[in-house]
Amino acid sequence: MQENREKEDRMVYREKEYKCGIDATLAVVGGKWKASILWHLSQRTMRFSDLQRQFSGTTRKMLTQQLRELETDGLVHREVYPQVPPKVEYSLTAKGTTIIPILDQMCAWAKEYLQ
Amino acid sequence: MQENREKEDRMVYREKEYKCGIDATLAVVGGKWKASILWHLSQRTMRFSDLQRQFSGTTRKMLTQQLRELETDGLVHREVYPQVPPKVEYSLTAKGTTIIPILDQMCAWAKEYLQ
DNA sequence: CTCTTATGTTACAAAAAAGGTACTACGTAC
DNA sequence: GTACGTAGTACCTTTTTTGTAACATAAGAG
Repeated sequence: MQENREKEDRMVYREKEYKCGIDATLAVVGGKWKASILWHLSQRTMRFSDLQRQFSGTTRKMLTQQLRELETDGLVHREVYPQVPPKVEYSLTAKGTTIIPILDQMCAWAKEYLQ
Repeated sequence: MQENREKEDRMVYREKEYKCGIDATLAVVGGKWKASILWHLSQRTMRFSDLQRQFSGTTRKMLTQQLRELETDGLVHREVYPQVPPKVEYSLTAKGTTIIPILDQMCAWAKEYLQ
């Protein structure tokens, strides 16, 4: 634990500089729907319409946008099936699965400490 | 791990509803400077001017704002010394220290997976 | 032809977050 | 009585994020 904090340990990711990796991680999962999307995809591959159903409070546009960013960051895989009407499936990449334990911890922390 | 995900497990915190605790946690530490502030305070108590020095890229106003929110959420303690010129010290509360391991993990994750 | 369906995109509007600058308070030292 | 120093607050602007509504596509069914 202590070894993470010896120095400032700033980092750069996608052209932006972050003070310590925490901010970089938050940049990746901090979008309004990203954490939930990752969490749902950790349970099963879903197609776009499945996600729309899960996130009935949002719009196609937001979902697409968040998914594209997650894809860009390499956490989510997007598989397009060449059919009409379209079929697109989203799933976690190996890298995407590595962040799930952290999300689980955040979930547990909220349950224990936020009321 | 699996037990966190049996149901939707939405939660309410400070009048807002979150899909699963992850979003609630992000609401608490997701501000632009909050994670860094917590991380610095986990190392030592600091007075306002110390924080200003650490976060030279921001303004008094932003710092105050973020600190107040952290205080409201019970993660940070604000101790005012009745002297002139003023002296105010910030430190983590017990609750505040409980989130540090998660921040450390985020830091480690970024180092390992983001480049 | 026209309608349906799934997965988008685009242009625009609204809301939220962050930033900038100036002003305050008040004991102390000069 | 004027300037100093810390820790703010008030007001306003800019930037970023989120939301809304309309349009796009193209195979297959009728």
